Amino acid sequence: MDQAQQHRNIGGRGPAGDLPKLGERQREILRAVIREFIATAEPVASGALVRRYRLAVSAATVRNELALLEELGLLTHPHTSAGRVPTDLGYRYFLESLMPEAMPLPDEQLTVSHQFQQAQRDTAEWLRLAASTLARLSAEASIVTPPSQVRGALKHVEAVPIQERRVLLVAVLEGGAVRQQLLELSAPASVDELRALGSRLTDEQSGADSARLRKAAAIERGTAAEIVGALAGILAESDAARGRDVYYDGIQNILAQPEFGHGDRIREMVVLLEDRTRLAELLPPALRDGEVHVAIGNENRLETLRGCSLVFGRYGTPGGVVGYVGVVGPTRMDYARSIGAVRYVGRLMSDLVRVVEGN
Amino acid sequence: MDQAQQHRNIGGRGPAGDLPKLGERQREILRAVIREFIATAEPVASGALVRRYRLAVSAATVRNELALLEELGLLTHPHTSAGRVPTDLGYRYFLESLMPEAMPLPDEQLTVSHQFQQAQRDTAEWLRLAASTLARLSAEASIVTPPSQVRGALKHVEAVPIQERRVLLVAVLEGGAVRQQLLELSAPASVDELRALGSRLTDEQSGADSARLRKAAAIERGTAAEIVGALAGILAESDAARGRDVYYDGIQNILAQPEFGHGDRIREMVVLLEDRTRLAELLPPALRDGEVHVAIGNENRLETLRGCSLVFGRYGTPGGVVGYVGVVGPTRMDYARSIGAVRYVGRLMSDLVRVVEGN
DNA sequence: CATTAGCACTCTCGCATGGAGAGTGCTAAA
DNA sequence: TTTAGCACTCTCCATGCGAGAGTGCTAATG
Repeated sequence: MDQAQQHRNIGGRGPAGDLPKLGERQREILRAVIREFIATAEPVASGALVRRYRLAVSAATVRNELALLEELGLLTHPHTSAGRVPTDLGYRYFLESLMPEAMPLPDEQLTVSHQFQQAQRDTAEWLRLAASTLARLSAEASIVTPPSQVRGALKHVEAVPIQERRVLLVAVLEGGAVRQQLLELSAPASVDELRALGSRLTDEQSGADSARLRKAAAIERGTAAEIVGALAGILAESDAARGRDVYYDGIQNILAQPEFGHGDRIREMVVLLEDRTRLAELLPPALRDGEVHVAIGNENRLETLRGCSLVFGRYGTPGGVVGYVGVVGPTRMDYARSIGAVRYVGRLMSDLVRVVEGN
Repeated sequence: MDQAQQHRNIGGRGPAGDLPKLGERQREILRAVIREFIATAEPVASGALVRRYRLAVSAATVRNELALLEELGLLTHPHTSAGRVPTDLGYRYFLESLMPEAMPLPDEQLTVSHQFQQAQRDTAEWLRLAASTLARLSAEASIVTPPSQVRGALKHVEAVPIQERRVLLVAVLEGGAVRQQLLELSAPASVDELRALGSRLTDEQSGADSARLRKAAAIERGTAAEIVGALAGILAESDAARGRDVYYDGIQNILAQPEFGHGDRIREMVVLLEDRTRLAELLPPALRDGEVHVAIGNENRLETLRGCSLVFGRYGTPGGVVGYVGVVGPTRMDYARSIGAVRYVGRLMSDLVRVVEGN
């Protein structure tokens, strides 16, 4: 992927135009500082830069440049006699114009796609797998939301008898999601009756949404009315559940980072991840499929996320289902790796839902 | 629940017979020490005990008794001039003969059972709810495993057409679990054909296990053979999945505890919880339904769990499905509360699976 | 004029020091 | 058997100090 394309694909609050203009050597030094800081989590000293990055100038010159980069707001100092640390703006600059994107390695990709092929049995299983894969590839904490229809529609109905008056209602939705609900009928129903009813409803109500089912329930009589009513409930619930249902994995990855060395910080983060409704709020507002959005440090509104960055992508099919995959980590994360991982897993998820949708 | 019953229901490594005999005052003091330590996490001083528990003796007398309890192995000292801390044995004694069991409060129970009634739509949803409820009730981290048939058997089959040669196979298992798998057929199949096939297989193979389906697949021809083969795979996979599939919640609860103040300790714990296969190993070996097992501190073999206790219960139906619910926390946990919560949620889960099984 | 060597200055970190406070263990008296 | 009294021990915290790392500035250099 060339740099121009990369620009279009990485969204952010500050447009690239706001970024200061830098000379080649300044760019080189900034890149080195950020690389080094990402690797070590320690403020970067001028001497270390010259030594480790084989710069052709002396430490004093580097110090002058560092002071300049600091004046531009790209770096800071924790205190007078400490090395430099990137600011949010520094990371942004890095992201926009210094960073090579890194897709997962080919053999890594092979393993992953193999795993995904194995696991085609269940949406929930996909999501868990996607979360754990993304966590491993990015080495950060991952977040994955289920694919959800913009407006859920019914595809197939089945009523499985459990007991005389108790049936397990299984509804397959447009997009391949399977919902089940236990239903207590007011009158007994035979196996054949239920089977016939399933067939008829599948034929008649295929493509129906919650509202249409609600209407149909008013017209139907007896057992059929109860079942259609329950279906309407399932679809409504399914619409409502969007956003509450979030999968995460890899908390351990970010807990290993020194910025979470302090207990309180860790706890805040875990609380955030375990609170699924708050988690859903983090999702980026408007995002096209395949685009990757990065929110660095204070670009996130949430107080808990100071010092953290989010990398998010959207997956789905045009006009069909939509879901999100993303990672959370310290601002000092390996953006190249994270963005590559998010893009890759997002693509896998898009492929999966496309297959289920039958396009 | 009276004390005798309680004894029978709380399993543990060390049988009650091994516990030392104590006088009434010693029991009172031991109970006070443990209560206090559970509440404060600080070593308990003789003076504080007299003051806060209105003991009728002086601090010096309490000190003598404390020294005795220490000799019996029920308490320790972090260092010469510190207060007393319970040992694993001390907690065990407390559990066996000093502790009143605490079920969740009635209005708490009402809220919970209401939530469970609402959520009857999906096994995965139950499990998440059970985990989150248990975490809240116990104020510890919770672990819940899905109900799994000792040997999975088919109950109902459905083939939902997605595309010309692509079908979504939905299998309802004995016990109410729903499994789905996407299947690519080698030849196109019509909607009616698939529907008829689903009906026939439901009739013929109801109650079949993975092995019987494997045999049937060899006899069937064409599309039917492919579908039956896939079903056999689903059941085999479903058997294999037992133990890998674990839900947890409430990590934040135990992270708030001072024993996890240090970053490393937290990380170890999160790693353990996120690693589902290792988590499954914690399950107690043999346990009857309704019985609650407590493993205190070093009674757990796992190194990560030094300083932690597990409270586990088993739920299910006699001869039917089996699952586990449990909590993990520091040895200094509120055992009364945890045991009550585990027992209560276990009972709820048993009720749920009983309903789905249709007993 | 950009670059660099040299050097003073600043700030952190680790370590030792030294009470203050809390709590025990022991002894002797009630 | 219980208790008051007291010496002793250990932690905890604040303080101070020296070493080390790294910067910022100045003046010299190509």
